[in-house]
Amino acid sequence: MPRTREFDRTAVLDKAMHAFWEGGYRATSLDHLLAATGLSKSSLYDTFGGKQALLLECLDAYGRQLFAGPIEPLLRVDAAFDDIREVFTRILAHAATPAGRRGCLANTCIGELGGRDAAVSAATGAIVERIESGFAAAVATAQARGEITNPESPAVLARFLFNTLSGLNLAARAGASHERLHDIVRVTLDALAPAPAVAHTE
Amino acid sequence: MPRTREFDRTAVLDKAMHAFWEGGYRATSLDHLLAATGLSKSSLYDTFGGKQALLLECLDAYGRQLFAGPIEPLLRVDAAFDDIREVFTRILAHAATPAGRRGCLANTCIGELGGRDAAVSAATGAIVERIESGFAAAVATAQARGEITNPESPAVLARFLFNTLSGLNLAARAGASHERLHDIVRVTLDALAPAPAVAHTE
DNA sequence: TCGATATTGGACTGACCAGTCCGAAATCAG
DNA sequence: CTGATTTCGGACTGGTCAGTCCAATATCGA
Repeated sequence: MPRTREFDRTAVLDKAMHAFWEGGYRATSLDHLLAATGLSKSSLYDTFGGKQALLLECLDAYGRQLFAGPIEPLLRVDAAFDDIREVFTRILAHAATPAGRRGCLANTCIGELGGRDAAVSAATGAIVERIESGFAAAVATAQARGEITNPESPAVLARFLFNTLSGLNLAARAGASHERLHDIVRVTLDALAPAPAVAHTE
Repeated sequence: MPRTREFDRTAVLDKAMHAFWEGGYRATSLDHLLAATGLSKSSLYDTFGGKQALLLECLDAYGRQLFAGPIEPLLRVDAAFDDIREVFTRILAHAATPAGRRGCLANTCIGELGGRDAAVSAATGAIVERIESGFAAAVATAQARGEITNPESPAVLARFLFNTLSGLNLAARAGASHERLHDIVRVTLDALAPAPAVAHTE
């Protein structure tokens, strides 16, 4: 009976996500979102409720995209050091694309709305939590295998790894060179399994 | 002859800086700035030129404040490992204050305007550059003294240290616990001079 | 005291903002 | 073909935005 909807909800969500990703929350006006999605104002409001509600759905979609893309290696059973390394490799590869300059949507939202918007904080916090627990599991496995010799607990090293990731995303948004990003990743991964510094003397 | 100005320019700048620091650029409206500084609109425009120009002066003042406060240890002659550690100690101490939740003004500006505003990028880039070259000098000294055994170049380790700092500031803005921030710093500093992992066997 | 000069308060502008609303158009069961 | 039902286009609202402008005010050398 009803008129059929003229757009694909998930495709629209994806376009809106990229718009927020590029410009952040405030700087991405409804008019921008309408232009990016092709929706009319009433369709957008009927479908998503409003700008903030749309952002929340975009953050959710962003999280799902992360775990289907760069963070996917952490989901493998028995993920270990190679998978941690693979995550950073993928992050670096993405940062090298034109779109890589946008950094991380969640980070941008934290920086812009950090703590002021409870719903957004919850959404970004959920993403952070999932990534970090993935790191922690992989670290634990890698430690058990002796791939990671750093004796700090998996949770602590996961915080450290996630912190490096945050910094990388901000640096990418600032337009950092690939060399710079690579340097940071190299030192970070080295910190997990430092080469036995002084092997035989002293 | 002229009427005397009724406010202290540097005091006003300081208040404006804290307003931007708290809310970022866009979310801090001129009305907020007027309320924070006590100026009238015409005084603000006569004195600073406009909102963006005011932000640029605030970033400059922010940089000066950094080098008089938390980053000061890096300016000492022969700054070395202890001074690097002291910088992080000061950052952690500041993050523990109520105002610490604001993170870093420069980082927030990068996240919000990253790359889109050339003047702001130049201002934040100058701050980054100064901090990083301070780190690099201290790293070089510490390596020469044997305090830092990590063989990466001072420039590379400085990038790594600055990246940790960026992440910390974002985490602070997200409301991270002190324990979390301490963990990250501990692992970071350990990466510079890792304990000789396996001293005698294998 | 007085006038040249600069500061100040606040009204004003035009643009943009998120969000509401309703008539018109499209759909499809009957 | 018809009418109930939903989507869609776009006008509209009230509010806020950065920035302009000018008259009123305060200052201080002369």
